[in-house]
Amino acid sequence: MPELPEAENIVRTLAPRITGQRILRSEFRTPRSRQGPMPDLAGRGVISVSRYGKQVLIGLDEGFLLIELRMTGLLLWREDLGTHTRARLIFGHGAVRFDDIRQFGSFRFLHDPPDHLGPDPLEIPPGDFRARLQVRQRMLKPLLLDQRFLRGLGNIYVDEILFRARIHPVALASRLSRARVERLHDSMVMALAEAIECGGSSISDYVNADGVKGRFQIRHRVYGKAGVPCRRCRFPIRRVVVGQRGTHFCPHCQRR
DNA sequence: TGGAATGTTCGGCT
DNA sequence: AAGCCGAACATTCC
Repeated sequence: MPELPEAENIVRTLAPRITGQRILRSEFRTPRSRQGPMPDLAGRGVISVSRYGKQVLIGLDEGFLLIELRMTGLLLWREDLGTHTRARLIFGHGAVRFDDIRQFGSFRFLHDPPDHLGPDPLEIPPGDFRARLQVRQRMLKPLLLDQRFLRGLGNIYVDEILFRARIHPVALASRLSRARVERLHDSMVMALAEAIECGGSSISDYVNADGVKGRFQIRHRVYGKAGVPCRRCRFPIRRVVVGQRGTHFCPHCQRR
């Protein structure tokens, strides 16, 4: 489920619960919930909780836990177990529960902070963004979804950002005008900031660590809105497939 | 019943 | 090399 705004809200709700606390015990209830070697976490202290792209990074007094939520992963602060609880971190005053219906997500232990993905969309300066776009002979949509290009964007927000920037999803990255790149950067920062403030998008069952849903879905302009009149020009929103992902856009406002 | 779903990776092809 | 495509992962929902 989670993309950058959802991961950010999970981090913001989880951080005050566990920062400075000590893990008493961990449970990995399915083999898939852990990837690679996982040392004993019992007794390790939590130094920090942050976001790495759309992933959640827990800094320990020794090493890091990088949690990939993928399609259906959630982190919840609650002590009981659910049908799809795949792992738990148990503290003296409560527990972090990793629920993941499809089991695509996992925990990984790292000795050093991650650095394998591209820049954060909220931090990249417009000039750097333009320089990175200019050298890529790729369609914008798959490029923006590529976590090595930018870390944090997913299918919902790429569609919403391209609509706000009025740029076609299959536009070639290297051929965007300076004005369009600026519009794209502005739209990206503004849409993500607004989505974070709204608590993210809950389209099926996303909730933050306190179990609270997001409200940005009511501000979606194109995602999941095939056939609905564009709010800018009233032309029906179209759904196509680009790079194997459902892609929503306004054919009138977003010209090639 | 088949298809699609907020994601990523891998192998093969051009 | 870079980019594209299909398949795979597992489950639920319509």
